[in-house]
Amino acid sequence: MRTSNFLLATQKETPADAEVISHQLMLRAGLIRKLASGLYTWLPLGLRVLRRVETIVREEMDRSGAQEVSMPVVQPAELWQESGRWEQYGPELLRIQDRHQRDFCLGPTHEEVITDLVRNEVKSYKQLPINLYQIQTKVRDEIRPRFGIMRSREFLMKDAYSFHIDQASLEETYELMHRTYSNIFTRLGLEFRPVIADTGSIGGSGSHEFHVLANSGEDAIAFSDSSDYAANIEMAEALAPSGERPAPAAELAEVATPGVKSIEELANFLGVNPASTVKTLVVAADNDSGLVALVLRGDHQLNAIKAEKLEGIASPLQMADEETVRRACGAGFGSLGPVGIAIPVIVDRAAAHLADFTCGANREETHLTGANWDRDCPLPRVEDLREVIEGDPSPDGTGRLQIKRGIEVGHIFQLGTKYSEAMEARVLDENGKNITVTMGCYGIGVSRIVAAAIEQNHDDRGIIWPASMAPFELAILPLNMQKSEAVASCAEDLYQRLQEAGLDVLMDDRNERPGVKFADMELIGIPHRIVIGDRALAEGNIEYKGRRDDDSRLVPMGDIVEFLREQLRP
RNA sequence: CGGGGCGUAGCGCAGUCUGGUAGCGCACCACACUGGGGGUGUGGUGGUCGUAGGUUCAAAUCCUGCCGUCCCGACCA
Repeated sequence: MRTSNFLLATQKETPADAEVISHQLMLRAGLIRKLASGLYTWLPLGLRVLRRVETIVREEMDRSGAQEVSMPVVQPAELWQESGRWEQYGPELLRIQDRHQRDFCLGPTHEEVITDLVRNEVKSYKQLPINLYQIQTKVRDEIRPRFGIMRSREFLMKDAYSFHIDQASLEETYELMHRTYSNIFTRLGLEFRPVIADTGSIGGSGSHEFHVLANSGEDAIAFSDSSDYAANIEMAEALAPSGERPAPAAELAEVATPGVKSIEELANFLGVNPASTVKTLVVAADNDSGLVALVLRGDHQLNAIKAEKLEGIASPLQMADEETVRRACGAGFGSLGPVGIAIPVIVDRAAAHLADFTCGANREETHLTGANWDRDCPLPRVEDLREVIEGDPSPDGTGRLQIKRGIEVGHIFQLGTKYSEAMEARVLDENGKNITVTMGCYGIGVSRIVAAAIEQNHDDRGIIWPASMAPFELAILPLNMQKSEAVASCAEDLYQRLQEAGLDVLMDDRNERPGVKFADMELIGIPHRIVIGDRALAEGNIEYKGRRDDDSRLVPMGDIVEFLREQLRP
């Protein structure tokens, strides 16, 4: 391809409404253009990248034995009513009517359609397991689209659905997909982690998210510094401290703490470490009117997801309001504590391990010091309530936890029978008995990968594409070719020969000054470039530079094709 | 849905307070110079100032409604 024939839509200035670096660079490099909020046109350069990602995903899915299908974006309401999601899904489901006023939606996902297909086509256990996938545009009417292509209303997704006669078969395919995803992200050249995820409202027994590590990621993930363990931070278990709880050493004492509300104020006021205090939060119980007190170490944060999963606690988690608390406990938010409290208490593992701690006295503006479990109040029910923090021991027993941010680019689920049950997808087993099929689903955000790759691979000059997804492998920059016959003929000759050698080449034959060409090719992130200029050419040399290299090097004209072949296809 | 910001040329912005002929930089076109890191000069193209209404002799500017868009939050996956 020649730049003179290519829509190279680069921009010098950063668009004002782009917040994250990938969004800025995608606009500046001319990969995408916004049509409306959350809706983007892919320009030729961007589409090349998208297609390369898609190709790798397709190849690896095919290799796993999955079969590609293509389902409609427009889906009839009846299917969604059958699964119950027409009501459940909410306004994110973009609904439309056709000319006969029949209800349809634009598919945010395709469980209903695929389940309908399989219940009609698959009748026998002999046809299972089967794994069907597509790479297709999804529509979600996001409340707030943001970060460009990262969270848009229309996006390209690979979604696969597997069907099984039993759980064992599902788990087999689930493991296969786990490996396939790892292969895909490895081939794409991205730094990623499979993390244990919350199964959320979908339920089911197993779920992993695949995250590309990047500072701008929307999710926090915790992983061990010396094993494979990684989990969404909501899911990471906080282990109980090891060893015995220290014996009480201090006397229980009451202190007046006027105006002290937060743990920070308490620690300053009494000159104690927040880690030797406890905080007490009050939430709604799972019966109508009850309350439950949750006790955590002062320096720890409550993990709402863990809490609401516990028996006895309302889900979703509901914090009690201060008036209710005051009536039930005798004091407001800043002065609560486990000693003598009138409502059921659940204590976090770490807080349960404290001795001589400081806590609220359940009397306004009063705290207790030197409090101890079993002596001053019974040790209540102990559970894992807190958010893990960096340095905590890894739940798998190996190493310590680090916390980084990640961008979710893949998600695999063991769905179970949620959809097959509702939509009556059954097959006959070997005994001629009807069995409801068990399902798995496996998604990859293809367009989001493009943004995630940029978040992870860029510098102040622009994008640095991993070789696997670059729009072109090599840029040829002939300098002053409109004036120099030697440069022009050498460039044309090399352009021919490199194409014949099977390389995907972009030749910048525009009548632009060198600085413009350098800047553009760096901005759009072509991994390799050669410069053809009178200076080096006089010595019979071509200049080569990798996008990440600091300096260029000279390669004799006669060796250049072979040299490039080695550089690009090691 | 709540709070906040912004809508003036393709992009980035000034002008709005204090009403009086629509402006700058980049980009684009032409020509000349220049030719190894977004170069220089000259001349040009391009805007019903988001939209509807109101006030006024006169509105980008003042008033009201609406729309769009971005950020924060809530919500959701």
